[in-house]
Amino acid sequence: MKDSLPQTLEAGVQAAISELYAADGAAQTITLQATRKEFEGEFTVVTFPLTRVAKKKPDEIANDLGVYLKEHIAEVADYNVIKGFLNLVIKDEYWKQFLLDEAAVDGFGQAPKNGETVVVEFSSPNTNKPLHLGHVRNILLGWSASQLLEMAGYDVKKVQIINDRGIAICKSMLAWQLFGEGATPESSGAKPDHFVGGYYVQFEQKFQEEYKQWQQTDEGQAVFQKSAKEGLTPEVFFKGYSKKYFNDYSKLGEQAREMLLKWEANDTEVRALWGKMNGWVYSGFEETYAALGVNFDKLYYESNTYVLGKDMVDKGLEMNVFHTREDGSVFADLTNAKLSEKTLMRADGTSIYITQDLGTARLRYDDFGAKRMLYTVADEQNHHFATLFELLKRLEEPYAAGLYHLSYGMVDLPSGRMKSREGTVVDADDLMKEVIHEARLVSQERASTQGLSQEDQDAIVQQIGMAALKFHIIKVGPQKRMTFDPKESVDMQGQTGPYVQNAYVRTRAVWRKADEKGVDVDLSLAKDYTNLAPAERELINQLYGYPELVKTAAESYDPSLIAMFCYELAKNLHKFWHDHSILSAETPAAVAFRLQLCKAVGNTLQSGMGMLGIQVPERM
RNA sequence: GGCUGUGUAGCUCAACUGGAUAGAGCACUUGACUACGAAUCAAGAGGUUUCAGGUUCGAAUCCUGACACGGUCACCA
Repeated sequence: MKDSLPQTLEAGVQAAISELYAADGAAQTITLQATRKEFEGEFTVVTFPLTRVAKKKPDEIANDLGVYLKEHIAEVADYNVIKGFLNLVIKDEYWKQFLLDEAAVDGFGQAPKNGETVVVEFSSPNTNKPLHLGHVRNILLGWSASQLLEMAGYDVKKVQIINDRGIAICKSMLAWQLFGEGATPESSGAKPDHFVGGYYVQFEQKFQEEYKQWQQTDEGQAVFQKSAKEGLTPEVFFKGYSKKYFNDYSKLGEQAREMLLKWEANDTEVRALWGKMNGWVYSGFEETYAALGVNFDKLYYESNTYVLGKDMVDKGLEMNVFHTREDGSVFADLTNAKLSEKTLMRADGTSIYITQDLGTARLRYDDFGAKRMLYTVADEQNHHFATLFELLKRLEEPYAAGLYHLSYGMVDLPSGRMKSREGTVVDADDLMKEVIHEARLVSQERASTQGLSQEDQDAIVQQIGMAALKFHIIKVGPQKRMTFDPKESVDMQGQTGPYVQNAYVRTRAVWRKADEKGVDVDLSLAKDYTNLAPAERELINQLYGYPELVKTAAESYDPSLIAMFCYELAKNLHKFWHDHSILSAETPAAVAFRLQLCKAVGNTLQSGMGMLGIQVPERM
C-alpha cells in the first residue's frame, strides 16, 4: 500500500530538515494539519516548533521547506507562507486520480477485516416499562459505535443484557394481578410494553396512596416522632423515608417482596406470570427496535446471569486478590487504585450486582472470544465500571485490557432532568411518531414526492423523520450531557439529518437526469478534466479524509465525528451545486468529472449516514 | 466533604487534541427559484471561551486556585 499524503509530506519535511539544516530530521515530530479554509492549499506545516533545530525564523524555514517540497515531492504543486505557516497546494492530477480510482469506487472507506472481534453492549433495558429518550441516546450511540467498528475492520457482536428480574417487574406483576382483571394487550389495544409499564405506574400510585394514609396512622406518627431529626417537617421527613417504608411497613411492598421470593424459589405460578408479562414487553421492545432500525446478535437475560460470577470470586480468592471477612463476606481492596473497598459476596453467600458483571464478562469472552468489549452505559455509572474493570484486570482476565466504558452524558429536557415520577419522561415510541408526523407535514407541503406510491411516500417520510431525530442526538459528542428540545429535534433545515439527506438526493437526481438525457454522457472523459474549481478541490479533499476519519472515530468510539463530517460534506455539496452546473457544464469532460464527483460524494454520504443508522432516500 | 465531569454567541453544539482573525445551525435582519430539486445558496448582526493567576513563539485547550451546575462515593440494581 502506498503512503498517504500526510505521510509523504511528513517524510518530505523530515528529509528537508536533514538536508537543509544538518539536523536529524527523522527525530522531529512534524506538525501537519489541514489548511484553514481562508487560505490557499490543503495541508499546512507549522514551522514554529522547528526554530530550535533550524536556528532560523519561522518564515524563513517555511520558505526553505516550501522550495524543497515543491522540488522533491511530486504531489506538491505550489506553496505559500503566511506568518510561519507553510501551506501546501496539491496537484490537480493527484486529486483527480484519487477521486476516479478510489473515492468513486464502491466500498470506499471500508477497511479490510482485521480478524478481531469486539462485543458492543447497548440498550439493556428493564422490563417493567417502555423505552424512553435516555434509551434512545444509548441505542443510537451503541449502534453507531458498532457500525463504526465494523467499518474499521472489526467483527462486531451486538449484545444487550435485559434486566428481566427483580423488584421492579414484580411491582408490575403484582399490580396486574391486583387491578388488571385479566386484561391483556390485545384486549386493551395497547402496545404491549406500554401495557405492562402502565401497571408499574399504577403500582407506584397505589403505593403512594397507601403511604399517605399510613403517615396519618399512630404507627406512622410514632415513626416520625422517633426517627425525624429536630426541626424536620413531616413532608420532608416522609419524602426521604419512602424506601424504608416500602421495606418495613408497606403492605404492597410486602406483597411485592413476597413475589420476588417466590420467583427466586421458582414458584410455578409466579414464573408463569413473569414469563407472560415479560413476553409482552419483549414484543413491544421488538417493535421499537425495528422502528429505530437496530438489532442484536445475542441477548443476555439477567435471570440467567445473576447467579454468575461465583467462580470468578473463587478465582480471586485463590489468586489472593480477594479476601474474606470475619462474617464470611468477600471483598477486594481497591484503595491503592483510588477506588474503595468493594464487596463481592454477601456473608450469606449470595452475589451482588458487580459479581454478576464479572461473570457476564467472562461468559461473553467464552461466547465470542472477543478481546475487546464495549459497554454503552450512562456516565452515572462511571465509578461502577472503573471498579469492574479494575477487578477484571486484577483477575488477569485475557480481555481485561480491551474493556471500555462508552460513557455518555444523560439527556435533559429544556425543563430539566427527566423524572419518571413526575411524568416528564419522553417515551421513545411517542417521540418517533412525532418526528415522522412532522416530516409528513413538511413533505406534503413540498409535494416533491407526488406521483410515487403511497407506500414509497410513507417510507420516505419515515426515513426523513428518523434522520432528523437520530442526527440531532448523535451530532453531540457522547461525553456531553445534552439538552434535548423536542421542537429542535424535528427541525429539517440547517444542521440536520434531512439537510444531509437532501444533499444525497441531489447527487442521485443529477444521475437520474443524466440517464433520461440519454447516452451522450461519456464517463471516461472525466480523466481529461483540468483546472479544478475551489469547490471541487474542497469536496475531493474532504473525501480524502474520510477513511482516516473512520479510523479515528472508531478508535475514540465517537460517532459524532461522523455526523459532523457528513454535515460538512453535504454543505460543500450544496455549495458546489449552487456554484456549478453539472449536466450543462462547459465541456463533456467537466460533465463526466462532476458526475463522478457527485457519485463519490453520494456514496460517502450514504456510507457515513449508514453508520449512524440513518438511511438516505433517492427522493424526498 | 473525597473522587469525577461540564462551563464557549440569546439557544443547541463545534474547534483536527497546544496553532493562524474561536466556527456552524437555530432564532433575528436582508437578498437569490423561467437554470441538474429553494429541506438550498449568499450577506448582516451576535464573543473578555465563568473568573484570577501561571507555563511559551502561541492557551478555549496544559498547570494552580476560586466560582457555578451535574454525577458518584451500598453487603441496591
